[in-house]
Amino acid sequence: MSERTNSNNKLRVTISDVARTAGLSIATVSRVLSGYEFVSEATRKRVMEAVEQLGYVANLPARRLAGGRSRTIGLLVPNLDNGYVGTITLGIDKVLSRINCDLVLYASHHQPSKETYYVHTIVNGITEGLLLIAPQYTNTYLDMLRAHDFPYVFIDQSEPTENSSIVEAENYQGAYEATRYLCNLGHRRIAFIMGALNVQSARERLRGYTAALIDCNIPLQQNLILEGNYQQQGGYEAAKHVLNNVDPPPTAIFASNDISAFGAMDAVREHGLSIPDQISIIGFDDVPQASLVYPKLTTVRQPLEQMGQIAAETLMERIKDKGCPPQRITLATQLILRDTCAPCLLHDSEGS
Amino acid sequence: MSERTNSNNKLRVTISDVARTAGLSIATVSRVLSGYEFVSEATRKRVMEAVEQLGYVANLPARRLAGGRSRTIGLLVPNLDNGYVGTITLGIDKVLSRINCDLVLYASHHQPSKETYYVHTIVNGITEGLLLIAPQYTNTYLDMLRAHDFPYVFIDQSEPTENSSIVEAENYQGAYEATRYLCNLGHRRIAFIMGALNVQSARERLRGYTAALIDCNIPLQQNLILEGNYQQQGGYEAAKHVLNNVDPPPTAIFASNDISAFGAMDAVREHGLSIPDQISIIGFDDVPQASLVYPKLTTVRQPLEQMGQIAAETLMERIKDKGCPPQRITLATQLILRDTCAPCLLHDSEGS
DNA sequence: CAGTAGATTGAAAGCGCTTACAATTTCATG
DNA sequence: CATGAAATTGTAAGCGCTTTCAATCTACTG
Repeated sequence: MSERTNSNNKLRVTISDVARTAGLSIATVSRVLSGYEFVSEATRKRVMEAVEQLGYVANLPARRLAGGRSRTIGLLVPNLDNGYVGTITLGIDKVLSRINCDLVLYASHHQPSKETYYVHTIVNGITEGLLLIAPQYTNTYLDMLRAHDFPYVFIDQSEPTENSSIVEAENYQGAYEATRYLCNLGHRRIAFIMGALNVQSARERLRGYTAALIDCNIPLQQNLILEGNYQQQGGYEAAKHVLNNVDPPPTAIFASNDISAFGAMDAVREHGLSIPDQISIIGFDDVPQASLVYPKLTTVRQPLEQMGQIAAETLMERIKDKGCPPQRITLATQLILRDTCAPCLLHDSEGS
Repeated sequence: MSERTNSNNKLRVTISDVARTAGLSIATVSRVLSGYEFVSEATRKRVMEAVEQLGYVANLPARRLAGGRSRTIGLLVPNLDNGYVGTITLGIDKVLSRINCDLVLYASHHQPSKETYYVHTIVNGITEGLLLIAPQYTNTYLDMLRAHDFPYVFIDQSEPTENSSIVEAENYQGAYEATRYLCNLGHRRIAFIMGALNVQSARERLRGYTAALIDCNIPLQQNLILEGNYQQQGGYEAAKHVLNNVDPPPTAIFASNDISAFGAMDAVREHGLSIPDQISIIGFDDVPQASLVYPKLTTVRQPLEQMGQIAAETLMERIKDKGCPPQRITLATQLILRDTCAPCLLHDSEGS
């Protein structure tokens, strides 16, 4: 009973409507719209006019199904509530919107099963490629990704096989410099709040910390190396613990990321110590809040927005040329001096 | 020359692979997978086993194209870099992941053309519905949305025709209470930093402020009502301006949102005034940073996460039953007392 | 002017899925 | 045991697009 819907269904303008209006075949219209070269200028113009007139917008699922480009990429993030992901996303979004692509967001909320499941659905979705921010369980899907030849780029995570494209910052170097900075201020008892150690960056930062200490001839003190998880609560608990249980207490705390540092600042204040006079604090990342808290947080800047940008660009390249060899891009970090660090007043020659 | 790809193309497991493995028709498999009722238990089991065994994941574009559900909704946000959107998104994400839906993110970055363009593409995309956070140019696409019968829900924005589903907070009431709170602390010269006035919430908050002042018998002072834009910079400039140019200066500042309040705090500190002893500050929203800044910001809490949650649920209802009448859901705000407000020390009987 | 390479366009076959519609099976009833 | 309704499954027609292949057209060349 139902007629061919095209004729009287006003709700959806399809490519064949455009074709009819322009007096051309849908094949030609498709070619114009997907930027095929061998179309005459006159034809192109006719098509564009029809598109304009009808307000045609391509149907993405159809396009994607037919093997065309969906101009959509996926972004897998661990969470959304802190500025870290937001700032990276800003960079991604900038390039995507410049080249007219969409973003599908997947938040794993740190659940392994979700991360794995998402990646599987992503490969079967509209998405042409995938950006992963600090993924934690890559081994559960890396093979599949590669088997499908599905383009992806890691942000702030690497994996042992070194066979993926990665955008990251100089975690080791940044941590090293931060630690040395504290040493140069005279600090000898510098606590370190670790990040989530299943993340590469966290391990690198720990390495940087220990290396700097060694280079400064400061013996490593295990009870100053504290567990953390890159979360505010973890930073809070770590700082609280070290303040209550280690004697003499540290004169400085280096937190693996800003979010932990904020937690540490809370704990320090709760403990009645003033920042930076009685204890120095330094973070890592330079999320937007870092310059918003009071006192403003001294930290190691990762060029987050830039990382997002470069990752997006790298992914687009990989989408265009799946063969191009994976590359690791490491961006420089930068020590940002603000108000949470001060020279150490205690002049003690340190014992273990 | 090319064979039916199914047989030897390992890259993609399709529904027909599942059908073959299960020894059923693809129609039956489809029915099982899309939750159709009239399938025997045995069949369902056979299908699920095949799915499991093959690691099948439905191809979203195909499903969507064929008229099925894509289980994907769109989210249009003005920006990403502050906790406001992030927190709402958290709520959205919670319900979406519970019911197994995906999120496509569109950031307009406050550009009218982008907002309009996105909504148009969204309607032709994989998305089944759309959530809009504080949209600003609804008139450019509202008719189209309705003509397509495309489900959508506004978050924190209303529109004149009252014909859309909206989730919002009690902006008027919240602003009223915040202002009264300051009055009760003895403040008489309360500056107000406005939000972006093309957003409904900003107008409501202004209304609340003036109403409270009137109810407290405090004459409105135009030079204490300052332009703002919901951004930190705007708050900073507004506060700086009022501090430099209005005499006597205000003893309290009510910023239309927390982000502006942070800017105001900066300006105040730069001006050499201490918070809250010399000047009180109050914000609106209670974004995560509010309890992170120092001193912790007294503010009016919008239940952001809950708003996201409810909006997502409302949208899902509308997707299921497009006929259901639009509803406006207004959630209560709550005054959160923290550390940026104090009694007014000056005892002056106010003139204009 | 026939012949040909190259440019441009059209016809038609899917992409993987949903869903009328039709066919088959099941099973309680008469 | 025939019968019909209900339950279950299969067949096949698209959804709107890209792309291969073939057809047509154009402009030269000899």
